[in-house]
Amino acid sequence: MAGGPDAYLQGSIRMTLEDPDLWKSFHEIGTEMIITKPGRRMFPHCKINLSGLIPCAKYILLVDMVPEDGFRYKWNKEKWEVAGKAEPQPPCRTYLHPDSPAPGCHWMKQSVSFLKLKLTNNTLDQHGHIILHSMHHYHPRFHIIQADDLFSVRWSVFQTFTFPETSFTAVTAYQNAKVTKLKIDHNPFAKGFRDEGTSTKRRSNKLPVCPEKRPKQAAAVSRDSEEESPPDFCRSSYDGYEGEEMELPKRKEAEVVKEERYSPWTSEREHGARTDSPVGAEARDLYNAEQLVPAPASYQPYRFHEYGKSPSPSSSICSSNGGSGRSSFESRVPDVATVPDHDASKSRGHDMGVSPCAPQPPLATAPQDYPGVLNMTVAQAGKPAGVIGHHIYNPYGTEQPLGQWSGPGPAQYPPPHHLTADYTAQAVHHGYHHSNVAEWSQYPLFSYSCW
DNA sequence: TCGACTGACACTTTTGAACAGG
DNA sequence: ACCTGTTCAAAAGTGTCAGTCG
Repeated sequence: MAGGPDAYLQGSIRMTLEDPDLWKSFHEIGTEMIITKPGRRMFPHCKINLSGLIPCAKYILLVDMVPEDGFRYKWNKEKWEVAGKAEPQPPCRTYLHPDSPAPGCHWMKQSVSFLKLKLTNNTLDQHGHIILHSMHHYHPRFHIIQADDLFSVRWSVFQTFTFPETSFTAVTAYQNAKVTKLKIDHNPFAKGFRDEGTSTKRRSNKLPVCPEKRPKQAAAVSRDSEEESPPDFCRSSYDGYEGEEMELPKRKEAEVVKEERYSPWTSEREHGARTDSPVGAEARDLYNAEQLVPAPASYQPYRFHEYGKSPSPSSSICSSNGGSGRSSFESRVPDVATVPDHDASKSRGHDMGVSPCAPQPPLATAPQDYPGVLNMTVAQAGKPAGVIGHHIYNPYGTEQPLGQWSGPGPAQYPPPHHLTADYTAQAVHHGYHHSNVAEWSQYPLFSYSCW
């Protein structure tokens, strides 16, 4: 963050995912996220670190959910199988971080949490939760937009990041018992379902308990969160409440988790086991590359670039750190969850002292029924007349407009970018720099009409 | 018949109001 | 009149499970 203005060139923005080990452990077995009518939080929830922002420039942070492919899945014999074509895309909503807009120093001060982001399967949802289809694969996409307020977003630079390990399957009930166990082990709210927990009624048959584990139980309750349950994950997500440093157990846990290599997804893809899937061998490569926001041929001129190719200082840091970069970063960044609601800025100010760049009251001016969410569907209508729709991503093809994100199917993806094994801690990054109105108007993130 | 979905339930954490004490 | 810390209840977030629905 040091240096003069030159240090803040476009493309130097760096985003890293908090709790990459936790995400990875879920990803390895195939992350599932419960979706309910009233809305369900994600677990793990999206939490990121940002650097390379201009401290005093204001930014808006958005998250949306992108379908991984055009298929519906079913859980069959311990693995996900394609069960047909995806259902029509529900209204595409984007979650706006409640602190938005806030200066760069605010975003960089500590990790940014999307704890309160909720997923729903209710297409008529009035609360502004992100609407997903059950039994479909998705991954979250993070957008950082330099804009003084929500109304100037349209004319602003925005950059998009995705993390391969954050992909998940939306479900109404857990399918993979391993996922359930992992959630129970790591989510404080689910403590009651842990083997060592106090509940005697629950968890009777689905997840058989290791016999050798039982004798430990009496003494294990207090140690639960330190050994059995990964201190790393719970702590980093909730360390505001638990607040101890447990460096050693952290690493230990991470190593243990890594041993379980293949997820139901990756195993199929890497071993070609999914013979019933219409996603062929190319999709395996695509899977790695699909974490990118696709840059179709028509989009290439728009200064698409990745960190791996960018000579920015942050990219060199990233490459030297690789997947473990997060660990070193963690020591520098206070692991304080930023509560994404209206109290967040309050509490932060209290905790860290009031910054001269304190965040503005979130969305005070946003004419929105529910803070934090943008409905992208409406946005299409607000597109300037005569504008050539720019294609970002739409696995369903052009017949199913994905709001303003509509675009061609995977066939027009750029050549796959093979991500290395330690890709996880670093976001795949896409910078869209719209230097003038015309250029930007061809690639709107959303229009006023959606607010 | 089967799989996806729903809602009630028990359990947990979080939050904020009320209160006491300095 | 403040500030701080404690207590407590309500709210909210979990997975489970039985039942419903298509």
